[in-house]
Amino acid sequence: MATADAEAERMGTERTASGGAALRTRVTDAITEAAFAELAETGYARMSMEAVARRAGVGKAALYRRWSSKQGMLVDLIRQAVQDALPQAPDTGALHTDLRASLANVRGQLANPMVASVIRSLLAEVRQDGALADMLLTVVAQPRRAAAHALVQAAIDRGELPASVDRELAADLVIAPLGFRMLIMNGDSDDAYIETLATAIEAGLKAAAR
Amino acid sequence: MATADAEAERMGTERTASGGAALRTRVTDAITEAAFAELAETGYARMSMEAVARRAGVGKAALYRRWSSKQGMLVDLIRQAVQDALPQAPDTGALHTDLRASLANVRGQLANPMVASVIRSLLAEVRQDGALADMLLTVVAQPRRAAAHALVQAAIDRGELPASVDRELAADLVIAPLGFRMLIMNGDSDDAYIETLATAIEAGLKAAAR
Amino acid sequence: MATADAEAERMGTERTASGGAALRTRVTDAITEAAFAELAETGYARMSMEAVARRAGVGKAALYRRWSSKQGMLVDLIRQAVQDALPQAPDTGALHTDLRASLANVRGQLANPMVASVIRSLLAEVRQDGALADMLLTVVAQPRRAAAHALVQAAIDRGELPASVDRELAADLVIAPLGFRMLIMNGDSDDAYIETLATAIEAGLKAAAR
Amino acid sequence: MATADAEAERMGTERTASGGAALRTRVTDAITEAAFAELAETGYARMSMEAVARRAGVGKAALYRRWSSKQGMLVDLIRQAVQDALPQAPDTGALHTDLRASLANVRGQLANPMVASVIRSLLAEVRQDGALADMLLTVVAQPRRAAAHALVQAAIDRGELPASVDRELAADLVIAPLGFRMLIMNGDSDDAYIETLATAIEAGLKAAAR
DNA sequence: TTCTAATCGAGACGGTACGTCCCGTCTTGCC
DNA sequence: GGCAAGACGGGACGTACCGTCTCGATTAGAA
Repeated sequence: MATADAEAERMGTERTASGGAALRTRVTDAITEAAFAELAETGYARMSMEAVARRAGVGKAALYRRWSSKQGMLVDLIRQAVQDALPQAPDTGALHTDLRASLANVRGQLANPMVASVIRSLLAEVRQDGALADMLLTVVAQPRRAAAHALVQAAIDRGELPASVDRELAADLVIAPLGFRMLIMNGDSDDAYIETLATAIEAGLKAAAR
Repeated sequence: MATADAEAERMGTERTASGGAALRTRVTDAITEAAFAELAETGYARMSMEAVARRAGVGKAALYRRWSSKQGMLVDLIRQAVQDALPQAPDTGALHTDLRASLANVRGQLANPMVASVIRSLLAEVRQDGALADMLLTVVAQPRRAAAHALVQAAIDRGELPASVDRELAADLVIAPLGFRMLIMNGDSDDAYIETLATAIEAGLKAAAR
Repeated sequence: MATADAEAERMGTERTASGGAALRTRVTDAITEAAFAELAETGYARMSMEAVARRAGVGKAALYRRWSSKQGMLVDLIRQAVQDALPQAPDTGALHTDLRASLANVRGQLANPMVASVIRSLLAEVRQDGALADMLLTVVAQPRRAAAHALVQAAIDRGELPASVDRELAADLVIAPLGFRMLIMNGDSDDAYIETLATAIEAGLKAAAR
Repeated sequence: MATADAEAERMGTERTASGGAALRTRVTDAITEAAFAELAETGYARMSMEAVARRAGVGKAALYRRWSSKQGMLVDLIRQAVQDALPQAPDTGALHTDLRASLANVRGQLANPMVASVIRSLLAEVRQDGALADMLLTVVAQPRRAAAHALVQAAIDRGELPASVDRELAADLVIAPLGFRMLIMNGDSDDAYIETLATAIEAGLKAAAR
């Protein structure tokens, strides 16, 4: 929808319609910034489109011209936020350090309070909205699972893991304990926890592969 | 709040106020049933107190006489729902089978769609409401962590795990991968997954304890 | 719709539903007063429901609980205003003085700036809304035409006018020149004008009857 | 404002600016036509500038380049409409037939539904806008009153009316009953009504002059 | 003919008001 | 006092227009 086209953005607009008017990047930026700020202050449920518009110095219609609903806007914003921080598959040369790097990467992204807030909020909507669920899976979860898969593959190639290892399990173990702890338990996860977790995951993967 | 006093309940009322009338159990039950039904149909965010009252054939005031807010009601309801299904520490005589039983227990509770819906919904509010966070931790998370701790202690007593094992890690590993998968990824978790997970956790705990 | 039932009004409410809640007279009164005030200040087209609600210290919903739209509200209010000032057929014993009294009565009602404002405003809507047109004719115009008819009949009974006189013409002549002058030309109409008009109408009726 | 300059119109443009472009007659015509059509369909209050622009296949700016507001446009359009049908003072040689001709002329103009619609709509605005009121009086009412005055003067010159006759009364009687009937009562006015009215006015003027 | 400036269609912009929905509270009359 | 019904003040929703502004693409008068 409002995923800015890079070419257009250089021209200060986002869409090019022959003879028509284009959404203005400055306005989109102001809205985006205001939305993230409101989100950080009040959370998804309490956030109002009117407050975002007011904060951005923008009419409500400018929001609805870009997104068809409050939820649509948040979905798009979180998509941008997580895409801007795409996880790179770490390649440190050893499974253990790869795991540690991956866990640190997940932690780093979830430590952003706005990302955490929006993800938590969207979880509540997933059941009601298949499109939202798909987006979350595709844009948020898949790249992270892919990174986990790559990490496992590299370990197999190095001979650290047998080829029979369960790749899905690997993805779950890299994301879930940390995610659960940070998003749900509101718990902290220091370097020691990550180190312990990396050790456990490594052993778990090897054991489950047999 | 409205946590029904057992004594009063046997008398058909819930609270006893000197000289006044008591909240009627029939009304409370009708509300509870209606609330769970609405919850299952529309989810937390879209659920309205007015719809609950209408469905229960009850005035809105009857709801607010029992709970001080929509969120308060849901918190209380989910508390009841999870307390009705308190996890017993499994004692099968072996760590692996204990883990398998615990994972199955977690799966069983999260398989209830209303429980899943409310939990997901409440996650969104956790950041804004410390009391809610506390309740969720105390009533929902702690008993489950306690069960995981007991399971680990039994394994230590049997000599299956060294005494140095990380109990917190154990709790995380029992709850998180399954919870993440079911609540967030909307994924399924069949017996094979649980078996694999149990194997991985067992190995992970042993490795991390060293 | 909100035409207050006298019985209920004495009880402070307007509608009585078994077991239900009734619209409160105090609120209705506050809205009515605020609406007339806004009307007088800004006119129909520029008047906003939000301003009325604000001025009345009332939620917008309170307005829409009583009337289904801005226009519906105004129609109802003007109906009340003109019904509260129903014209009595004058009976002074002579056609000329009856005419003079009738003209003065019309002038008195149109001199109310809120009545004048609302009538002018509603005229603009008449074409688009048959129900509104009907209401205006039935509630506003008919009683006034009936008064004119009675006046003519009395004159016939007294022998001042022949039985063949055109009653419709009489009604037009009593209402139209004054109404046009006051509503449309924004002109004033002093006693001398009324006297002249009464003389002209009397002669006109006699001439047209022949 | 945008009252087309006849000279420029012959050249296909309306205004001449040094070095620049002029408002194009084709565009103005398309707007005018679309505006009257929208007016006829939806009335003044419900008519939107956006709908006019869309219907005319024109940008909104083209409208606002010509008129400064919706009301300004309508005022201008109705001015054109009534000026295109300027009343000529009838001169049939007798007061009665002059009156009959004048009444028929008024009827003819008010029978145009767009004219009737716009006049009704503008009445609602008169109180709020002095300039509009002035325009309506000057452009719409004055020529008609002037025609009535001329008619009366001719009758005086012929000796049909005494010099003391009230000219204002004459104008009121020629315009008001018909206008009221047609604009406000939505009533019809056939030839018989006009004949009766002419008779009554003639007698009324003579009586009131004494 | 070439330059150049205002007009053009399209529609985004900041606003205001619409009529709707729901929150949590209050009011009424019955039990 | 609880209860059913639902009105209350409040606030956000998403929509429709207002009158203005911004594009790039004509278009026509002046050079």
